[in-house]
Amino acid sequence: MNSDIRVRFAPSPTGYLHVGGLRTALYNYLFARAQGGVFVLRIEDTDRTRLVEGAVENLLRTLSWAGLECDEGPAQGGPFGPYVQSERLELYAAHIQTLLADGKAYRCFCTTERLAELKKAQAAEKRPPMYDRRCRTIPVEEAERRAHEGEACTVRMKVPLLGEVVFTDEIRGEVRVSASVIDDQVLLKSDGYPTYHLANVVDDHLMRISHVIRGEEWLPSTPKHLLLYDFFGWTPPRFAHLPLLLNADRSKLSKRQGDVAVEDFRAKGYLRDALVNFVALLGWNTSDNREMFTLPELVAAFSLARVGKAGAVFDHDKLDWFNAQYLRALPADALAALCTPHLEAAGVDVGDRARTDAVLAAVLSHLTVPADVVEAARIFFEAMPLAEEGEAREALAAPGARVVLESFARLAGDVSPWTRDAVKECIKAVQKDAGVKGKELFMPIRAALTGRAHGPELPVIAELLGRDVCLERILAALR
RNA sequence: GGCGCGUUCGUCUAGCGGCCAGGACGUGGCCCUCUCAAGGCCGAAACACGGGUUCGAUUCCCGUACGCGCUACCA
Repeated sequence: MNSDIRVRFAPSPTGYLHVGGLRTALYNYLFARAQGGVFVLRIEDTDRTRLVEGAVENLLRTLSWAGLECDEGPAQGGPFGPYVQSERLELYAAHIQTLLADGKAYRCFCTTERLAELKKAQAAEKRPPMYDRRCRTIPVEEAERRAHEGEACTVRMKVPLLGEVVFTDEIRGEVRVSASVIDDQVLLKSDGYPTYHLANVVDDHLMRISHVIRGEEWLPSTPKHLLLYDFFGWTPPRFAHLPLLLNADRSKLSKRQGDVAVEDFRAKGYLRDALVNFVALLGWNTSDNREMFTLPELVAAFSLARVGKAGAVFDHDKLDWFNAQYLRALPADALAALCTPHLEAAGVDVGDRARTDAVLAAVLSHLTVPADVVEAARIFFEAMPLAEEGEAREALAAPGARVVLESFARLAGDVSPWTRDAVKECIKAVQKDAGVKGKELFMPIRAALTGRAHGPELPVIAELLGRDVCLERILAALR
């Protein structure tokens, strides 16, 4: 165990886990495990206007479902807790005092209204929207007096007017930003809560985070964070900014363009191994064409060096393919555990476990998610209306259909036991008897038995249905 | 508008100066086959553009274009 390596996943509790968040969490987890380091979960709930009831619990549950167990976090605690930012307010306040005392930050009394006007004016003049630093020159004594008298204020960082911030991103290499374009960012809001910028720096330092692995949307604010580390006299962690996950139109992956919540995929029946495997490959690969990985295999193979730079479109088709692959690799009992609830919900009696397993095996290649089993397996549990599919109706209306069915009904009586092989033989006998083969032979029987023109192999269907049901449906079709 | 990041098949990607530019999803065809699905085989499909550097650029450098992100008392 290399406890010097410490990473964190720091989501804000919005109510659900975004798949982009899942990937960020996954890479952090993989990096930590691969390095023998520590994976920390920290809740960033400093925006009290966006509190969502039960969000943290849901986040914990979803992360755990995905198999991403953390070493330190709100559930299990740890040596650097608490791990929820709203419980760390005194810490931020103390650090703000330090900054204020050192002249690295200043109180700002500008109202939201003035700020809005300023922004509007700047936009009208096509000037970059930055705080004009009006309060930066207020004498400290005056500022303190006004604050103590109860005047609402925020605290802003005093960004150097000159110079440049340069750092090396683990994924992108050297990034340089001129200090002149860095805003005097608010660090402490007027409600006493810190902004992300302050809280994340203070916490990452206090929690001894060695590598900050986060989404690329944070790249532009990293210089501010670096400045803060400098203000505090701290050694900053290393940064790795992950490429974004994209919608099909290449904009940042968002709701309104399909599911983005891990919970949604879970609810739809996507297997966690399939989702994790798929998401892991969005921005990372092993250069050897391999793409099937279990979580432990990902840990063994992962390295930050092989994370790409460009955004990756979330391709639902490929996710479906992964899920189908994982579904087919499942042992029979696991498959049954996943599928039978859907069958039961659809009113199917799954009491005969052996038969249910056989049905599942017969339709497995038609499934993308477990819920598909209901539609795929209906023919085994209920008589389908013969007119449902035009193709099936045509097969029954074909010239030789009647002869085939009558022959089948007659010969089926001699079949014993009623197994798929025996049925196969029986169909051969019908072929001879009725004098038709191929499509003309199979389709009428298939249509009569299932009401459909498509499905698993006919002998398999017949075996699963049992002789009585088969005869029943054949007779019904003849009427 | 400013700043930053990015750019190989439709999509995910391999490639780290010399390759017929490889794989996967999707897609087209064929095979298997009573049908569909699965599976197997085959195919179409990409280096954004322009300059350099070099004997030689997908690869290195610089521009341009395009895309995306950020630009809140949200994270």
